[in-house]
Amino acid sequence: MVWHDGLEVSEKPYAIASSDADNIIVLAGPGTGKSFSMKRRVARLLEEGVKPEQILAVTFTNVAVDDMHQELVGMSVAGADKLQAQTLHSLALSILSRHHVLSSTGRNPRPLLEYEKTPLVSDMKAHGGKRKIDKMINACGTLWQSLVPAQLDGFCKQELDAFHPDLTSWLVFHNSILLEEIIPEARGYLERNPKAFEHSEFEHVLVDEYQDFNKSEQEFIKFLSDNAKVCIIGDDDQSIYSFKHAHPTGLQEWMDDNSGHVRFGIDNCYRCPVKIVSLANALISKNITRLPKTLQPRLEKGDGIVDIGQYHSLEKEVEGIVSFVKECVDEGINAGDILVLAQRKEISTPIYERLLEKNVPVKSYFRETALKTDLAKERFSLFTLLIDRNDRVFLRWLLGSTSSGNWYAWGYKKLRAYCERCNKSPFQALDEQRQGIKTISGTDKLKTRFEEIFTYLEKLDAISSVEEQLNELFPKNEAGLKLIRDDALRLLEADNSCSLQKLYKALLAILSRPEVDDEGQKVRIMSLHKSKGLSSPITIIAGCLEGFLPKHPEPSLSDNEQTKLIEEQRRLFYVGMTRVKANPDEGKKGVLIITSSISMPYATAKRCGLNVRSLQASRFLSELGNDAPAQQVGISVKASDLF
DNA sequence: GGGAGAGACGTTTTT
DNA sequence: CGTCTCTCCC
Repeated sequence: MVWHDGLEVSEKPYAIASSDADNIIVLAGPGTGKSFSMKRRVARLLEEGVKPEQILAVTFTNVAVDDMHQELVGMSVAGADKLQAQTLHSLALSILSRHHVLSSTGRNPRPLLEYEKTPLVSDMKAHGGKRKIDKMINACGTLWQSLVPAQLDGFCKQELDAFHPDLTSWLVFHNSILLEEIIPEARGYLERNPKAFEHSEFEHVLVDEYQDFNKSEQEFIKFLSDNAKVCIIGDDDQSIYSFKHAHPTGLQEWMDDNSGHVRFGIDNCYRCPVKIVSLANALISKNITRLPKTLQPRLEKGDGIVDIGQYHSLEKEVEGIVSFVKECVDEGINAGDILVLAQRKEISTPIYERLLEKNVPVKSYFRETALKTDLAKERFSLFTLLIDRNDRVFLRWLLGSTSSGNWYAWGYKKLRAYCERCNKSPFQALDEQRQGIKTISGTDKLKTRFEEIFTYLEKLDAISSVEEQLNELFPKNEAGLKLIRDDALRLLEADNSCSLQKLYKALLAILSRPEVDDEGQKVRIMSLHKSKGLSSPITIIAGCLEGFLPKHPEPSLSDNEQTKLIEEQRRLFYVGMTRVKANPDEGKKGVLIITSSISMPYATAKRCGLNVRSLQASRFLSELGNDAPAQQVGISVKASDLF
C-alpha cells in the first residue's frame, strides 16, 4: 500500500502528509483526522527511504502508540516495525538507561510503583505527617513537570528545599526513580549536555496530542528536535490533563518560537453526525481561553440522534441505561458499537454489574489493579526478591509491611545509616546480621522480619518448576491473589518453557501497564478521559450531574482557578460527546444519549461530596445551543429507531 | 511498637 | 457514610 492511498490531493490530510516544511503544526478538532494524517506522514517518510531509527513519532498514551503501529504494519510499510513510535516516557526511560547518561545522572531509571511509596513516606516522616509528605512529593512533581519555580501547593520554597534532597537521597539509595521524574531527568540531561548526540538523533520528530504534554515534556521534545523536521499535532479544546500539569498553551508558544512554521487546520469533522457537531460547537464556544476554530459538519454524515433524559433516581437511571443497552443488543446491534461513559465508579459499577447479570457482553475499563491487596503486594515483592535480591525498594517494603503502620521507620533509618557508612546493600547487611557476622543496633524488628523473608526465599528457591513456584507464591484459594495469579498463569500458558526471570519481567510489564485491549465485541464502559481517541456509533454519557461534570469545586481555589477548572470539565464533556461516529452507509446514524438523575442514596452522595437535597443536571446541558433537544423523562429513543 | 478513639476527607487520569 | 490518618496512652 502507498502512503497516499485514498487521500484526495486537494484535501488537508494529503497536504499534511506530503509537506516538506521544516516545522509544521496541525491544529484541528476531534474527528478531523489529525492522527490519521500523522500516520500517513510517517508512512510517506518510510516509503521515501528515511531510516525508521531516525523518525521519532511520539504520542501521549500507550493505546495511541499501539494504534499507530497497527496502522503502519497494516499498510505493510517497510520499516514500520523498527519505527521509534513510542510514548515520550518510554523514550525517556530508554535514554536514561544508556550507559553514558546513567553515569552522568547517577539515577537508576527503575520507576517506583505506587504501593512502594508507602514506606518512602514513612521514612520521610521527619518532615511531617503522611498527608503532608504526600503533598510535598506532589509539589515536587509539580515543580519538575511544570518548571515553574514559584511557591507551590501551599508550601514555601524553604520547606520544599529542605525536603527535596531527602527525597532524592532516599530514591538514590534505593536505586529508583519516581515516575514523575523520568522525563524531567532526561530533559535535564539534555539541557546540561548540549553536545549530547541525543540532540540530533532524529531527522523527523512527529508529536501527536501536544496539548497533553506538560512544560517539561515539551522542552524535552524541543531538545530532541535540534536536527529534525518537526510536525506538531494538537487541539487545545481537548486538553483534559491538568492534573499532570498539561500545558496546552505550549501550542501557541511553539508557534511563537518557530516563526517560519507552516500551520494547517482541518475544519471538517469526518466522524460525528451534523447535529452533534452543532452541539459540540455551541458547548466549546463557552470557553474563553481557546484558539479560535469551528468544526464543520459533513452533510453526508446525516443528522444523527441526540437524546437527553433525566431519571428520578440513580437506581432508575442505571436501570434505564441497562435496559436500553440490552434492547439494542437484542435488536442485533453489535455490543462493541456501544460506549458508556461515566465520570465516577458509583455510576459505572452498577451499570457494569447489571449488564453482566443480563448476559450482555461488557467490559469495564475502570482501573482494578492486581496489586490491590496486601497479600498480593507481599507476594509480588517476594517474587521480585527471588529474581533480584538487590532490589532495595521491594526489600524496604517487605521489611515494614508487617508493622502496624510505622514501617519500622526508626529501625530502618539505623540500617540505612549503617549501609551508607559501610557501603553495603540492605540485603547484604541484614544477611550478615542473620549469619551472626555483624550486629546492627536498633534493628531487632527488622532482624526478625528479615529472617522470615529469607526463609521464605530459600523455600521458593528450592522449588524446581516454575509452575510450582507460582503456585506457592500465588495459591489458588487466596481471594486476594486471584488477579495476579490469573495474570501469571496466563503468561506461563503462553510460553510454557518460560524462565522465571522472563515471566517476572512480563508480569511486571502487565502490572504497571494493564488493559490489554480485546476484540471489541463488548459494550465498553469507561471514563471520559479514557475515551479520548476512541469513537463509537452509540455513545451514552451517564451521570451528567452538577458536581460530577463539572466536578464539585474545591473551596480553596481562587476564582481564576475555578474558571480554569470549569473550562477543563467542559472540554471533558466536549471530548465525550464527540466520540459519536456516524456511518450512514452501514446504517449507523450516530447516537448520543445523555442521562442524569435527581436523587441517590445518602451515603453515595456523601461519598461523592454531593448534597443529596439539591441534585441537578449538569450546567453543560444548557450550553448545547438551539439544536439541542429538550430534556425528557428517561431515554425516549428506541433501539428500533436506530437503524 | 501497638491499639483505641478522634478527626479528616473523599474523583477522574497519564507515564 | 466509610476509610484512612493522627494522636495519645500503654
